[in-house]
Amino acid sequence: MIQSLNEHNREDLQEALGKGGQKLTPQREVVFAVLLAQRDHPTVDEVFNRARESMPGLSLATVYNCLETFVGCGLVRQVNHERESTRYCPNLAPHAHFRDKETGQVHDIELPPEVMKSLRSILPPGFDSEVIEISFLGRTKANDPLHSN
Amino acid sequence: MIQSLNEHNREDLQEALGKGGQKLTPQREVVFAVLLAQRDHPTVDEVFNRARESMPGLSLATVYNCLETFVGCGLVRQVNHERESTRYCPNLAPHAHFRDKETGQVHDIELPPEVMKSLRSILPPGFDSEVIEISFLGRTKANDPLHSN
DNA sequence: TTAAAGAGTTAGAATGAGTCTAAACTGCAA
DNA sequence: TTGCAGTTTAGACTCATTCTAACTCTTTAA
Ligand SMILES: [Mn+2]
Ligand SMILES: [Mn+2]
Ligand SMILES: [Zn+2]
Ligand SMILES: [Zn+2]
Repeated sequence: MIQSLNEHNREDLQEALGKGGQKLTPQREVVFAVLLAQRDHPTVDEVFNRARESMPGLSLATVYNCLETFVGCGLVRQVNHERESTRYCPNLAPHAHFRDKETGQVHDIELPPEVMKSLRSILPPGFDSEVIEISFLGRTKANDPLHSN
Repeated sequence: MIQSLNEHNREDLQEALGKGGQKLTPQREVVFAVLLAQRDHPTVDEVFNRARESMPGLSLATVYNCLETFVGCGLVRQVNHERESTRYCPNLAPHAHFRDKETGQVHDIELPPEVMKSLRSILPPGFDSEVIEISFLGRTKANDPLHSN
């Protein structure tokens, strides 16, 4: 599937890059389009292989560079499970990750503000947290269409 | 500091190893003693260097092997933060990890059952989770003696 | 119109945590 | 004794990620 961004997403990307002092480039557009097109938490290699379909000369190093830039600009989150390859997620809403033990698929789990609050409340005085990472490991029985994309 | 286990801990270790079909060895005793002596979530290299003080011939490969065995027997948990070296934790109570951005230190955060429950409740139907990992990233102001060991 | 500067891209080398391999060692049992 | 199964060991290997240095592209300055 050839990737390209609609005007809206391209503007969003350009604005976020600009705020971080970075430029919009064709490579960054393609890589970002790949992330938006299939939100299955791809690894760098998966992003690379998908992006190459629309931009054959693209290099793996550039994919690493682009993804790092996006993370720096707050456009994308890194997702780590144990020591596996880092995966990338363009969902900016607060959410946890569920990793299916059998398929390896990663699903987004919405995080209601009340749960965030109860989590923050377990920190003893003096502990100030900016980032909370929550990851589940288990099995999915049904194929919930909302969470299986 | 030379590491050794008291009779009670040695029995616990032997029993857990036995249930997993594994034997108690001098190397496993030393490595386990290192984990119990200083519960600061050491990396493999840190465990290796501490353990070598009481057992100079010990090899790094054996430390990897011992720790893997302990994890398999449920005696120890692996703790990962982003792509840093894996750390090891002998605290078997349900707890989260707080990583100090500045010092790199990792602290245990108690996880009340009610919070565990609220976390499990955010899973959509069909999602069955065995393991939940929670990690905070931030700063510690005070040196809470309960959490700074 | 050219030249210099700066940002981004690229291929390939380097890094390093973790894993694998094969030989040596240990404790126990036939 | 001897054999065997599990364990330990040094060192080779893997592979995701980072680094390096050359190259390209765009913008700015002369
Ligand atoms: Mn928008
Ligand atoms: Mn006990
Ligand atoms: Zn996600
Ligand atoms: Zn811990």
